[in-house]
Amino acid sequence: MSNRRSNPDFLNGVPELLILQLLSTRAMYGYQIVQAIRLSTKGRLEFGEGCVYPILHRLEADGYITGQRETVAGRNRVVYRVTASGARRLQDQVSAWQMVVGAVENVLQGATHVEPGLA
Amino acid sequence: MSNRRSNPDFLNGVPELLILQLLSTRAMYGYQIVQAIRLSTKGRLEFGEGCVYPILHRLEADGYITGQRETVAGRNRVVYRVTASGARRLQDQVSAWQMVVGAVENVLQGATHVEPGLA
DNA sequence: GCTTATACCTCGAAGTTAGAGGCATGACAA
DNA sequence: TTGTCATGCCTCTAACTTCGAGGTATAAGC
Repeated sequence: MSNRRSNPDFLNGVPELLILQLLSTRAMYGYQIVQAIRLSTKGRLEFGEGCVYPILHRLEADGYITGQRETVAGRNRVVYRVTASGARRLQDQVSAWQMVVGAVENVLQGATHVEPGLA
Repeated sequence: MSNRRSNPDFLNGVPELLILQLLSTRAMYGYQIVQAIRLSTKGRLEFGEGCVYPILHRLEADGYITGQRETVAGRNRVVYRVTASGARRLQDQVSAWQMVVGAVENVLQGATHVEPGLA
């Protein structure tokens, strides 16, 4: 889990962020999350089941979400909800993400004004 | 190179983006890039040499940058410049990055208005 | 009976990243 | 002179994330 790096752990991890965010809005099950990400990003982002399910299992193992089996119309589902710990995790991930976005923006906007005193 | 995915290839790839961007501003050498990223992101992002050098080699192998050996004050350096192909690559990566940022923002701002018609 | 949509899952390949380490020079101090 | 620091290059490996392919099963519609 997580990383031992100094960097925000967020140069990947986007799927986890989106999943946590969606679940914080309302309880959802895996298959639904797959569709929701595609729809709510207007197809710009798409994570398959092979990506989403393992993340859900990891998040549950880490105590960030809890799963509850349901049967609706002959369909078995595992409905997930964020825990208190998961809500904190989401907050952390969101600020980490925004920090990365800000840092990248700095470089892209040529904030190279701060030049290293080399050469 | 690149990926065979449908997703923008950009949930990682931030180091490459920053390196290309910095090099498009002016010619730089590896060690300098390491410092420049740390400085221009105000220490928020930091990629070590073990990360930067392999990327430089890959970018050069792909024809996105060219390296030129120099010796300054007994120091050996390899100064890199972006090629025309590298400039296009940078443009692509920048728009991919902005697309991802936009998509994530959508989800974070609860643009879940577009709900999947499931359940 | 076939296909499609729903719904869960695992496996394995492929890719990125980062730390640890190695090499060599020049400068500066003890 | 001997150390240490900053410079400058490099590789290797471990760890991680992601994703396609594949497997199972039910219900609905043709």
